[in-house]
Amino acid sequence: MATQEQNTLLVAANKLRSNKIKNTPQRQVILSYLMTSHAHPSIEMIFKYVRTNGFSVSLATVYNTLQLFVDHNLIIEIAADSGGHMRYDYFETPHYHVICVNCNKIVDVFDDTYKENEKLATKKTGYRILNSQYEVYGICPDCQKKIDTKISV
Amino acid sequence: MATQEQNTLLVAANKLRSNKIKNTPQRQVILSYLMTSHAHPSIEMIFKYVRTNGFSVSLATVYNTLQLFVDHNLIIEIAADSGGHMRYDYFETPHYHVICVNCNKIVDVFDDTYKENEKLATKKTGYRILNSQYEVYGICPDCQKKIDTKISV
DNA sequence: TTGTTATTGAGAATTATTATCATTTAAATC
DNA sequence: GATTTAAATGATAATAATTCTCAATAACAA
Ligand SMILES: [Mn+2]
Ligand SMILES: [Mn+2]
Ligand SMILES: [Zn+2]
Ligand SMILES: [Zn+2]
Repeated sequence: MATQEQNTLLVAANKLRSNKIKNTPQRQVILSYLMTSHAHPSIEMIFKYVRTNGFSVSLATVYNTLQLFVDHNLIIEIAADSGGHMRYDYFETPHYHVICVNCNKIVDVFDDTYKENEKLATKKTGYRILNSQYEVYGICPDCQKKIDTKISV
Repeated sequence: MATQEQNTLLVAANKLRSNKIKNTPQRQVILSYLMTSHAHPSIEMIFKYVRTNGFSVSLATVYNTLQLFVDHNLIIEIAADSGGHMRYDYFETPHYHVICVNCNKIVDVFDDTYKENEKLATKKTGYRILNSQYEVYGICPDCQKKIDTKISV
């Protein structure tokens, strides 16, 4: 009987096959991690995840693999981290991101009305539109509590 | 009689004053450049602009100044450049950006309906919303011609 | 299997960004 | 206008992020 981990690796392997990307253990585990994680991880988080899960990987391979997935429109890059790090997200179902400017926590909102703007973008600019991304910045509930406490003291 | 350049420097100086930011020649010229340019320049472009216009400036000051302006919500950062460079934009009137994935050209669309999504974001996430950014990716008309020509040859 | 070609990975090289701190400057006060 | 003081500048050092190199390895088509 297959474990959950083995199962997500198989799902990832199939996704790679259907995108005509050569299967490697590194690619499978990185893709399966992005498919199941809600953390919107950074390069460093992905690198650590792969190694702590018993796979060998180099930082160069993480960079190469993520670029490959971006080029295939499997994942998106989010410039969310005030530390200047990119964050990565499996992007099958259109959604947008709400990002805490204090702690960098990213949450999803599964609503695709923002995509409506692509029509006007085409008309106004003549660009051939490929995709679009929407990011909302604010303070998450946890950080609101911390900040409000700090102010009232 | 004031030249156009002197005039935009004065406008920038007033903007700094009204934001209680200490006036320096470097800050004035960087802000006036961002206010009048439609290029959405990178750090390097800003650095060169300031120097070629007869002002002394260091790269450190460009970085510091842009961070200061971002913190004061005078400008926004756009992670647009496939070369990994940030681009900067004076952001008084809400608008969004259409970015060519081939040549990195950025054009404005002055329509703020994308901001409507902020309401749902608050309701769904509990975040206290500060601002939001929308980016559309595609191929600009010039690059469409080049690419289509290449294919047909 | 075997052969071909693409991928991996360790470390070097490069590039981007931030930190340091002596010098200079803005602007508030006299 | 001169004095004062805190803040800004800038040359360069330090750090961190990303890309490059290329020999060894692995995928997979035939
Ligand atoms: Mn997401
Ligand atoms: Mn703009
Ligand atoms: Zn937070
Ligand atoms: Zn273009």
